[in-house]
Amino acid sequence: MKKYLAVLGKCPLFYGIKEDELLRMLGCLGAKTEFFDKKYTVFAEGARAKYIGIVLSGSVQITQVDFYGNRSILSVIGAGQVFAEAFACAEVEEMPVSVVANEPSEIMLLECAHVLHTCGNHCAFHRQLIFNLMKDLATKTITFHKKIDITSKRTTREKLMAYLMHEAKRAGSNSFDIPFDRQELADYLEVERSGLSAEIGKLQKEGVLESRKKHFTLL
Amino acid sequence: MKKYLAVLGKCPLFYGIKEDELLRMLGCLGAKTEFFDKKYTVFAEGARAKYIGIVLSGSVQITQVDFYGNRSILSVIGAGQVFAEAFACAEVEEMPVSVVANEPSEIMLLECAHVLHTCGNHCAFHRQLIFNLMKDLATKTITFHKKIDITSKRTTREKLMAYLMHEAKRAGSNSFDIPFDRQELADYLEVERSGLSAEIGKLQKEGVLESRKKHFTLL
DNA sequence: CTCCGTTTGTTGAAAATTCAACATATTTTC
DNA sequence: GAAAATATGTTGAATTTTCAACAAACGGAG
Repeated sequence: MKKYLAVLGKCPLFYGIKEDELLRMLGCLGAKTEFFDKKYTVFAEGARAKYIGIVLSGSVQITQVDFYGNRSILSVIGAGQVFAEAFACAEVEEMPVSVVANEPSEIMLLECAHVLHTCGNHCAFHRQLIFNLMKDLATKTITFHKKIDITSKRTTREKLMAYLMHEAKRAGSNSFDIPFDRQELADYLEVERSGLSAEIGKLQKEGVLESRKKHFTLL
Repeated sequence: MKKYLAVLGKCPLFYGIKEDELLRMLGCLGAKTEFFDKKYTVFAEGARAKYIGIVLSGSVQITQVDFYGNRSILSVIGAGQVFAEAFACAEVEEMPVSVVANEPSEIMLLECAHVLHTCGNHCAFHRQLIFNLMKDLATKTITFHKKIDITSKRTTREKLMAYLMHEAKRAGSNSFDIPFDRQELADYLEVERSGLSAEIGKLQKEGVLESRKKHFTLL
């Protein structure tokens, strides 16, 4: 587990926990790691939510596919970030989403039951862990507010611009990369890919933005 | 504070905390209560997130209004439920939403800083409080998943049906009341009120459902 | 009971999205 | 480096939503 310390140190779940304690905790938490190639499923919709996931390298997408095959991307989780924690903590029977590797990714899984209920050892740190988990969940909720803020707009153009503004703000620059290709961006914004492409074209002609693949610049 | 014990006992935030302890805690948490008439603002968008709110009676709506005046309703919070906890826990500078009383409502406000950081007394219960808050946040995240599941549908009809299915499931019956009037339902589903009315009319003609005001029956 | 304000339903025209199909880039693979 | 596979852009027709305006139904207040 030692080789993962650099990433885990940046994981908000382990904030304030020293490396040697962290290593011992991972044992108690039933930590195991798995490798997933691009497009492979980490958790399938409908599965029991038993594990809290941490991305050690690569990234995963949280997706939902409806009855007619429309995919909706809820979020992208990068290295050092946590996923599926809400379902695990809320102890839901069936996950309403799938988690799919976005690229070759190493994933750490923690036994949720071990995270929620202290095992008798290391209790001081366990307390910190719970506190961190709470903060993480609060942050996640805000991520969803952001997504709803974007997708509640009524037109493709407004959704796109709202999204790009958020990304520019996050990047701290009007020039930035997004983690989506066109189809994925459409699935995140909940619009048609073709309409999205057309809108990006128009906005470029109008001089509002420039884009080449995943790189965007707001003008 | 005694008169609120019945509601607070049902509040997930205080699960597992005895009444006498609860009363003492409320002091430490800086609890105060306020009354809001229908349509009055509890928290305004842009305000600093200092308080965790609890609905003692009545209900509140979490809403967002965009640049062009389109209102989006994120959720409705009823008696015994908690709101604004995510912003308080994540310590955001500006609330991205407003909280508005849906009917005459009594609201309890807790100082967030007192909830997050133990004050020296009652630590055993404070720990339980943090744990409860974590569970609550996990549940909230799932509520947002539900909303995204609904609003990611592409047509008014699909959004409406997805919403009604969820409500029927929650009610455990195909006949149930919803907490929205037509305009509010439209703002929750992120669609036009007139289009929504038309769609409800069509679905009734088709024999898919019956509705009178806030009461719906799926056939 | 009647008046008045609010909510809900209805309509038609304008605007936007979806859908399917294809052209063109771009990337991957061998 | 060529072929195959994937991603992106483009188009027009059909569908759907939005918008504005008005009619009808409903609910209180007096």
